[in-house]
Amino acid sequence: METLTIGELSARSGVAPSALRFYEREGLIHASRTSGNQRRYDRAELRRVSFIKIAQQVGVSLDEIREALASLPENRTPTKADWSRLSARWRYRLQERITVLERLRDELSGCIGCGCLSLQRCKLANPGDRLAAGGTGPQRILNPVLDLNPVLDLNPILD
Amino acid sequence: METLTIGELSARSGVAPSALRFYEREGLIHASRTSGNQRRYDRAELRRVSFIKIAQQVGVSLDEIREALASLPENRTPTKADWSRLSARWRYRLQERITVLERLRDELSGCIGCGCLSLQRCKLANPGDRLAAGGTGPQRILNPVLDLNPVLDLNPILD
DNA sequence: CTGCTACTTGAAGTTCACTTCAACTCAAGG
DNA sequence: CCTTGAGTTGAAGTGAACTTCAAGTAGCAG
Repeated sequence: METLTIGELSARSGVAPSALRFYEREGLIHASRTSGNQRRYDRAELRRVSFIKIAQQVGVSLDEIREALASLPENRTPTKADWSRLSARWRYRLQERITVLERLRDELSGCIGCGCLSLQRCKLANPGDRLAAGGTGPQRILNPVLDLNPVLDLNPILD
Repeated sequence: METLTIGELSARSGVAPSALRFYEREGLIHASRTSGNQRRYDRAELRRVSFIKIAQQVGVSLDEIREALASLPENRTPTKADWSRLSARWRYRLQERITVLERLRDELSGCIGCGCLSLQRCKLANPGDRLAAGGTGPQRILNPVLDLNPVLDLNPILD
């Protein structure tokens, strides 16, 4: 069992065969073919699929994942060092995402007592109405993460 | 300015008018109408929109958000206590999500050194091949969060 | 060789969360 | 009153990430 069929790769990775074919069309993974045109996956592909799944957990689009995978060497099977490099980058992204959610959690916690959902206002006992005061524009406390999440404006004028 | 036009609500919430109309069709927010059939939003709707945005940041589907909002009283404007209750629930969900991501981060960190992406194996120096040994089935270290994320199997057989 | 399961393809369908469009009406300042 | 920007509708379109389908072929156990 040097190589895996699509069914085997699917079973091991937990990714549906249809999704694996889709990933191949999208250039995320690769397969060789038997004389009868069936796909055979090198065991190294399993690692690529793992990587894709981890990235998706973090909330990264397939486009971005493809880009990341493109930084792997094409002429040879990626080494552990190669994966190590990518993983490290991933960890950083993951930490960013966690930090944003923690901030949101903490702000929300501070607001639970009053239920206002106007986080800035509640937390800072913000005097006056900054938006109505014009000038600085909407206060956005969260920055986009991984270009995925729409910026969240947590300072609407309430009450 | 007792009520807001759709443009005003859009500006204050950062949500496009088309999205606000969509949310109304979907039963997430409500609006009254002028004699000329234009929407007028009660200021309380701003809080609903804030809630929707926060929930989306956490990664919750509109279906689930609608369900959460449905637990608000329909016959009266929600009080701060009502929002406080929902926020608390949200904070819990958020914490769950954070915990999952932290676990993923930590496992990934432990794996960066070797680049194997086979987290279970790497971390536990798992003797033998549990999947090939049959029996226990794939090891899934992450549970689904909010029914959103496909379960991530981080124990494919690598090497 | 038979039979069976797994595999192949391209095209079309699905879900989510919206956006865009066309054709029209409203509201408010000058 | 007139103009102009903001608002109205239903229907159709978008993009991401797949899944489903139909009709056919491969691979392998017996």
